[in-house]
Amino acid sequence: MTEKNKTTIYDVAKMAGVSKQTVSRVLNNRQDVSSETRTRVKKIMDELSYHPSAIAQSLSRQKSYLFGVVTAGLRFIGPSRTLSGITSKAEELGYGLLLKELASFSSNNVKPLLQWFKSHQVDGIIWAAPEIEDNRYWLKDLMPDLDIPVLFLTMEENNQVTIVTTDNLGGARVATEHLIRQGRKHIGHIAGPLEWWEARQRKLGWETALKEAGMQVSEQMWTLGNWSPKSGRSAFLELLAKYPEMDAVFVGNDQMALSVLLSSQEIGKRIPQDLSVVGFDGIPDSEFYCPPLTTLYQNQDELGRVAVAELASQIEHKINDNIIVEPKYITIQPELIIRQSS
Amino acid sequence: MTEKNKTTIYDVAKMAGVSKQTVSRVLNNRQDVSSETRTRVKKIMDELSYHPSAIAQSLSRQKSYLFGVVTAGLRFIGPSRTLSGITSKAEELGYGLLLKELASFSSNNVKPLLQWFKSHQVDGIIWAAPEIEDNRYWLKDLMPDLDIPVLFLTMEENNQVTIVTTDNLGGARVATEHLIRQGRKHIGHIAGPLEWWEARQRKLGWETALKEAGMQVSEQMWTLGNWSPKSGRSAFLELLAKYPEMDAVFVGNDQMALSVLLSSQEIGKRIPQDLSVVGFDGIPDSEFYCPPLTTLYQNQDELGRVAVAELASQIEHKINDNIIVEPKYITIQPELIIRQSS
DNA sequence: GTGAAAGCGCTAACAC
DNA sequence: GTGTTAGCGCTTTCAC
Repeated sequence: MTEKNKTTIYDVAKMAGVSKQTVSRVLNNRQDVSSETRTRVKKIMDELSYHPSAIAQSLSRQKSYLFGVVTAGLRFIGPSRTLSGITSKAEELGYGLLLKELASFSSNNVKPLLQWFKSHQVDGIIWAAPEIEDNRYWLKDLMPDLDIPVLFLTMEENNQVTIVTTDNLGGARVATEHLIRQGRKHIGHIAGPLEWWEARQRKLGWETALKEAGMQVSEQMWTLGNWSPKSGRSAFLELLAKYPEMDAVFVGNDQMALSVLLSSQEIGKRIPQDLSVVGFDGIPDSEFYCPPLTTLYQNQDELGRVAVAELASQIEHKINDNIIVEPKYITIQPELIIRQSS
Repeated sequence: MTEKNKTTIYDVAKMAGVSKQTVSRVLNNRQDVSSETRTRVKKIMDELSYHPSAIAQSLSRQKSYLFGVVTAGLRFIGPSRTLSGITSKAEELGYGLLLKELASFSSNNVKPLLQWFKSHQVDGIIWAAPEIEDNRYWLKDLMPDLDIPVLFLTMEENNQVTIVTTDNLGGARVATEHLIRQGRKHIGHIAGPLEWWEARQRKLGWETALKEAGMQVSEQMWTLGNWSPKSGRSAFLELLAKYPEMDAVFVGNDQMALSVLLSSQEIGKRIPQDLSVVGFDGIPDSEFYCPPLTTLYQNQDELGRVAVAELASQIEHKINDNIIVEPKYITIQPELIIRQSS
């Protein structure tokens, strides 16, 4: 860390009067080094403040201790929480992260991206961008050729790859059942954009709960938003117009729910007396909406952590036992947080 | 991308009947290759679906086209927006990102972190974690030894390093002046934790504006929060108790302002009639608070983009002209967004 | 226990 | 224009 020409393993070897290999052995904590040689070499390393070149090690070992991470929409709170979980767990396990953010959610050319990761020798890839439209089309085309383990977040079960996801459908059911238990008879839904798998799942969970309770589901009972607060407002007004008897609404995410609360107040609907509202996500602010929002908290940090742990474990297995782990489908249950909006 | 044993430059050379160097030349778009050789080699590359190993290139070139990024608090919206700006600009400029998130804001052992980046041959480092307490202590100790350009975000001017930051002081002044112009006479402040440089700057901006307007500033006129909505509530109640005549408040960030709005409503203070409120950050939700919040929008995405652009430019200069660029202090002005809370 | 030689996949410097 | 020879900094045989 001092000289311009950084010290290499060779410098250490020369100073210690041993060969590079011996230094390498010390570096990797091999047992076949006499303890006196080891201490001497270590001392020299300290003196020279020597640190091995990770890049040379990667090239030589054909292993980088790096994961590739693909994310999208970092400007939103969800993806960044997931990324936070990924970074913390990776740090714990001694892996570094090579990060790429997709310019748009509907990723088109994934091939160069995978190639880039591959050329950097990443040990595994975490695909943390949401499933939208057909942006998983490449899975069956490109995956077979790619000899790097890939783990996906937030997508439909698929027997080819390991997936870690929040149980969106289950969560939506819990939300809707909660409203039903409260005695609500006309429960509407504001969905996220249905190109998103998550939005479809949440809508499906709402439908399922209603049907199981013997209640009708019809087109007039739901509308479409695009996750944003602004869209929540118009979606809500539209929904209210076509479903005036609505006395409760399950909203696809907290941000849209926020403007449902606001809009209700404007038009004189009291919450929760006239209208019960439940959101999804459990973003921190939701506790401070007026009124505080009942919502399904999804632990995205944990999502990221589980993903990294699982990927690391698969890689260890592959190296140590040469076992290729079967694809898994791991779901994380969101948690209903009941507040004053319901 | 097909065979298990990936194809190397050597395979291409053999098939094309040329030497590795020629292939390398084609790879790097050198001019000293006959166009027929070039096309032939390119064709072979395609057929073999050959892609160079970035890691081998890095080792050989002593340049990785990678930036190290240090962030903290990704679970908050601010840092992740900045990161988003960083990723998008890096992508544009052809740089990859090696990401590390500090476990806590008050980073302690930065030395191993810098060492890790260095061992991965990053071309530059962007330090995007906020300045808190003395967590810049290492700057003068470690920087001289580190022969990698480092660019800092969000910190006090310093003639040793390049810094890109939002003008927190200026923004706070603008906010306060806005309240003064509205005829408010008793303008309080809820500060963020003063270990944070940003919090201190915002408080200073508030003080400066008041003094310039010939108004008094005293201890009873401000309190402390910790950025969170929860803390905003108690800080607000405390402040109101010791400064009952307060008719306006500049709040250190939007999240705390959110619960100021809520708490005011609870105690029957009308906004903006009885109390004007201005926040800082301009998070998307602030438009949908009740009432919508006047705030200073800081473009954190742009912050990240500027940082990457500047760092890349410094590196280019260093390589091409061997000029070491003078440290710069680049500030980005936040923008006052006037809404109904003031 | 330790060292010599070869190799990871590529580029730089120099020859022809 | 193109090939040869040395590396980049480390690990992995395989001797001794």
